[in-house]
Amino acid sequence: MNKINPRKRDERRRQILQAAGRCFARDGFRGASISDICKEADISPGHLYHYFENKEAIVKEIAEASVAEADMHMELMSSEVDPINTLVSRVEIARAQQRDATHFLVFDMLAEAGHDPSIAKLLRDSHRAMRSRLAAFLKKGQDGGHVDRTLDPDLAAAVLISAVDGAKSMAIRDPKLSKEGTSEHLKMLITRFLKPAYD
Amino acid sequence: MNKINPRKRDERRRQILQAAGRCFARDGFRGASISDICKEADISPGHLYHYFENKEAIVKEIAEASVAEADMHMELMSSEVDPINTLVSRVEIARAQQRDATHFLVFDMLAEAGHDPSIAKLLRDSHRAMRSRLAAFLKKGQDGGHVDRTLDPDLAAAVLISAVDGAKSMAIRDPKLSKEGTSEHLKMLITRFLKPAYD
Amino acid sequence: MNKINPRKRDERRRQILQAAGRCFARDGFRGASISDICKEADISPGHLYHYFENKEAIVKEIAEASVAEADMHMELMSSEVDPINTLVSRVEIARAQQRDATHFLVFDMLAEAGHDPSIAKLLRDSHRAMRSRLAAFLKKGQDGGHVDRTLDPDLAAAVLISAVDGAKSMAIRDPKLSKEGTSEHLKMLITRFLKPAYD
Amino acid sequence: MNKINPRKRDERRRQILQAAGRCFARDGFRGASISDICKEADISPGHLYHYFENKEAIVKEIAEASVAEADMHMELMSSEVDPINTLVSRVEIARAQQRDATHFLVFDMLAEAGHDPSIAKLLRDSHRAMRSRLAAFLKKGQDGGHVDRTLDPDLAAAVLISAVDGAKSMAIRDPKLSKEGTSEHLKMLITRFLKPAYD
DNA sequence: CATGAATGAGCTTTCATTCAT
DNA sequence: CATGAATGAAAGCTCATTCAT
Repeated sequence: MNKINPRKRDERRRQILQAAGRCFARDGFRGASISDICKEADISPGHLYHYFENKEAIVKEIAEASVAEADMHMELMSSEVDPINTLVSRVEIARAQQRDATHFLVFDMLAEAGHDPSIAKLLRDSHRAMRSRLAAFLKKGQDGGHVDRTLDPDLAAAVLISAVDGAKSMAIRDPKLSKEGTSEHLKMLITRFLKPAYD
Repeated sequence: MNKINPRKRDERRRQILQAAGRCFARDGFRGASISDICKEADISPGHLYHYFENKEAIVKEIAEASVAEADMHMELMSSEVDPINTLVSRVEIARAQQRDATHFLVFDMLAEAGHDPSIAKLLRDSHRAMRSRLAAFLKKGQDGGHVDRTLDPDLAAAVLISAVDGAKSMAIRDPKLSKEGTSEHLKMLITRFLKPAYD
Repeated sequence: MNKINPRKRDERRRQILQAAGRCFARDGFRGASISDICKEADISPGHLYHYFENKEAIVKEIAEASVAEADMHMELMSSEVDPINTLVSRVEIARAQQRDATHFLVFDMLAEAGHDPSIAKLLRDSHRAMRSRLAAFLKKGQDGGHVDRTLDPDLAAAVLISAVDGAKSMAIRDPKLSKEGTSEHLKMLITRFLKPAYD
Repeated sequence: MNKINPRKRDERRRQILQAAGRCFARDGFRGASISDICKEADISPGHLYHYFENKEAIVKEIAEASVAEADMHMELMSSEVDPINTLVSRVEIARAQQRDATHFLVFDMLAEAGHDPSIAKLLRDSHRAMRSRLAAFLKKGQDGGHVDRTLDPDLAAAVLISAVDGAKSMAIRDPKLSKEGTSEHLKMLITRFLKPAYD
């Protein structure tokens, strides 16, 4: 009696977020309506608002989950030794995954950040976190002699993250592009950028 | 009777497109309403529909203009000799411009391409055009000994274009990033990627 | 089986009604939601519907309680001798109380009566009851020589009740009005209205 | 060409306001929906929002018109000489009009003022204006010897306005009450309140 | 060529109410 | 007795688009 079951509640929230994720991936943050999400999550609009204050809150949680996942990938790297090979294999993994369209939400987020300060702040904060992790990792690589010492770790990190952003655009700009070929050249891009001048 | 002046008509169209461009840059393709565009262009909605069939047509023309501009930049390069320096200086110019927010429309377009096949096609076609131009340019560089011969021109072009896409994300992800620093590292990224192994 | 305790039931009902009264006083009959009342009464919506059939039933009970209270005040007077002083002191007491905003529910009720026949009937019935009590009281005063004999007791009662209604509007129309000053003039209004012509 | 016709626009606004007035009188400010108003005014919701920013704006204009009308009545009196007879005949006129239900909107407004500061302010400002006009008129009466000099003009004005508010409640509280009888007693109430002590 | 009146579908959100536990 | 999950109709409002002038 009087026992609130937060398990079920959290489970339902997750279901709704996943449904919303699919809708957003399909139609974008603006293009997906609450009504769409309700259908996808098999829930009534009235009930959806028991779980989320408004649409913005749903967008925010999806966006947060998306950047959290990216940050997690970065964190996993920290324990590795060789930055170049680690980074390169990471890129390979990421590109192989590309399973769900959620992957492309990043462009919705970058676009949205241009108009919505709260998304802009989210991206900014997450970028700084990821960048400092990656910069520390590169620094370690410089100390170990694997990474070119003339690079500024913070700026190199920023450029590397931007290259990963850009990599995602390739599959949109031309879906027919060979995934193996682009991955291989992407790895070269990273390797040549980071490796010490006279190896 | 009323001889229509096609000059004036085109002029008015251009004004509307520019106004729409400002609105889209500010609020996104979805966020900007026809009403907003009418106010910005100082025109009535009824009249606007004399010039454009619907909102989608405006979006499409803006997107076309945007990719046409990018393609034009690429074309300008073809006459140059040294691909690396040319590319690098191009990047520098582009980043220095970043004048209007129109610059960031690329993310709106990439996001939209994920949901709207007609935008997707536009990006695909333009990407192939730009890529083949750039590939030809790189090939010329390889023949001249300025560019690494182990690179596949087409794939290297795709990766370079993606890096340029990504570069635009930096200013969004962290507006405080030093523009000089990032440009410098971006140039290194490109230079090291392209230059022959034993220089 | 489960012997229901009607004491507790009534107690809970009373609590809910009090909570509803506070909500209605704050936000009006329409402005206060069932959800608001549930929060104020610390009860779940499902449970609330065990005690009351629907929102209208709650409104009705609150309204009934409100008119019952007014009627009770009137009843108390009947035992007094001098109508004028009794009425005047009653007004003074009432205006001094004005404690809770429940006081102003009368305007919500009058407004609602204009749209909802069941509230209209409630007010009508209560008005007639109060009026006949007050008329009888005035009649007694006329017989005792304290009240002007040319007044029709029923109509005079109606006018007096209306003046009391109106008195409540003063605090809304201008909260800065001196309560003492207005009370004093209100008392003059009543006294002069009722007292015999040549005193 | 390019000639905006503000006549028609104002005419349409007026039509909408009248329709809204009927809806509000029938169902109250909260009870009447935009959709109701649209049906009553034979207009689409989209178009209605060309004329009014939102529902609140419509409510506000209706309320303003209502208090403006009351104030106008007060203004008309100023030119008269004998306050008592003037007031009394005014009351008679007002009660005879009672034609449209708009008359009872005053209770919706008083109720709403309890929850909505903007309506509260409107009533406060209008009350002060009317009160000062009426007070000046009473003062003139005192100077002319027609009005009791022991009354404070401002407070007496407040009490008189409140009595008029209250008078409106009679028709709601009991529609069967004789209009002539109540008017007659109302006039006595006012007359006896105002007339000098030993006339 | 140009206006702005007019539409109606659809959006996000609220809310009285019911149901399963 | 008690909860809170769940519903669905309806609210206020927006917006791309069409129409009469």
